[in-house]
Amino acid sequence: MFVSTYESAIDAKGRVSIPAPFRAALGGGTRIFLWQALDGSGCLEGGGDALMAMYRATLTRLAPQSEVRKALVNRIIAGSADLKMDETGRIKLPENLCKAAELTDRIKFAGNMDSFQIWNPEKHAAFNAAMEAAAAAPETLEAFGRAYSEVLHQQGVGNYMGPKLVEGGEG
Amino acid sequence: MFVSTYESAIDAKGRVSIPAPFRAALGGGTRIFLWQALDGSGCLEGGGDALMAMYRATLTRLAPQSEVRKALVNRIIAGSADLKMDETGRIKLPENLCKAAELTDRIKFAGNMDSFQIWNPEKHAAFNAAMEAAAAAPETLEAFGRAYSEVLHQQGVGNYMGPKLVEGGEG
DNA sequence: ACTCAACCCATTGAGGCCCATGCGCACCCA
DNA sequence: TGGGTGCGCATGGGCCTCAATGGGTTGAGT
Repeated sequence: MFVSTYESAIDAKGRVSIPAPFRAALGGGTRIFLWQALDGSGCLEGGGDALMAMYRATLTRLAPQSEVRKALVNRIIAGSADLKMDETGRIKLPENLCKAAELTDRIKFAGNMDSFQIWNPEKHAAFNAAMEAAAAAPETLEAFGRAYSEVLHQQGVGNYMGPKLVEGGEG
Repeated sequence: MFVSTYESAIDAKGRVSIPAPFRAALGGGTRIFLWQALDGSGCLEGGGDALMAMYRATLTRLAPQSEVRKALVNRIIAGSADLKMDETGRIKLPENLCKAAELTDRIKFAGNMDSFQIWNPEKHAAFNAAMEAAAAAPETLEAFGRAYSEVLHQQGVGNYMGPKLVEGGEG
């Protein structure tokens, strides 16, 4: 799972080092997919083979000629850059994606569970501020608490024995 | 799987280089099929032996004398150009398909999972813009999220263990 | 004989691969 | 607990390979 946030620099050749913990989350794979976040937040989203395979399975579940599927395939499949890490864990960011996400010299890698995000640092700070406020809202806290309880019950019906789920495959 | 988008040029002899990652997705085969997209989007659609075999199997499942089957056979089977890549990975685009898709000097190859598309660059830009708007719509994002959850549950019922699927065959 | 197309060779430019370096963090030992 | 040392990670740079494109030649068909 992709957890935590790291900062990295774009070098003169347009390369960035993937943070080592994220490389570990990729499970040794060297293929990286990058695309623009669907929600218009202006960041990039990325993942490895496993995530793309999941997305393929997901997209295949949608009605073949539906607008929804065509839009998602366009954004995620056609819109992805298909990159390969070098020996030192770096990728070359494509021009168009850098421009779209306003990435210049320094960037932020933010964990997003199955995927990670790449942010312009200023936009990321603004996003953080907004999310901090949203997270503190009572309905957010309540929704979280309720969902957590459901997971607990699903695991050991009523008998809470501490967290049990473990990290499985890779990302 | 055909992922990402690449630009290529038509040379004086009417040839275009298939992007190297797409050649890899073809699994070493040198036979390429090209036809006009069924949905009227004005692009061409293409694939290799494996895709055509899939289509053959698909069409065979349809009632033999049905209008549906006849229409699809006409468009996909009769309507396809059967091309062969040269040693450097180029194909010669047939006149009629170039005219139908308004392909002149530069073209776009867009990944479409099991197949790829060939676009006039301007039309592709317009299509992208429309798809970007459609993808950002709340109902699209929700449909995607729901389908993704289903895939997750299908894998490890409720117990999230991280992405697990792996890339299978070719396109 | 002429035309068209397929096959082959050449060039160049970008991208991938590899080596080198320096810094910071963590661990170890005193 | 503090200082020293070593390894891992981030970064810079050079080289070499491969992909994209242009052009030429040969063979077959008309």
